[in-house]
Amino acid sequence: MKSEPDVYSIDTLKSEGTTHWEGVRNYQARNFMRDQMKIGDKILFYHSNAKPPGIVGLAEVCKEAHPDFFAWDTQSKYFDPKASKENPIWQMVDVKYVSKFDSIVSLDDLKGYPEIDGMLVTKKGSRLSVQPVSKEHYDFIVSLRS
DNA sequence: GCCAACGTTGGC
DNA sequence: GCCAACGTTGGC
Repeated sequence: MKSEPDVYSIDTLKSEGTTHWEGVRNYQARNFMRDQMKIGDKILFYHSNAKPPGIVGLAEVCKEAHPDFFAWDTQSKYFDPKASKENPIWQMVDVKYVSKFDSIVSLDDLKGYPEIDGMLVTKKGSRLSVQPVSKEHYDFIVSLRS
């Protein structure tokens, strides 16, 4: 899962413990949260628009997809006039802090490992803010920092 | 259903 | 700040 650290960083999650993952406004990313993410599933926490961008720690799903109520909050930056309580359109999962890496696994690093060749986040134009990660790729990245 | 215009993401 | 790579919108 990608987050801009200026908006929501791994440190914020560490201090808060859990959070709603609101604001996903892309159908593919929503479907992935809704259809795939189960309680206990591990998450690679990625800082986008960061210097450098990369994976900074781990989280896990602590609540499965439920309506993203920020979508019908007119005061929210994630407000969507098409959404309502009756027709939420958007969903979010809740995530729980697991750990912060001692050092970032930067995007540049990621591109250099043949073990994770083809991982979505390393591909050009891969803009999805929620992306599936294979167990093999996940395990490899965790092994780099433990 | 096509596609041009526009908006967003996110690395660089 | 630039711009490639999408995704969305809306006229036709």
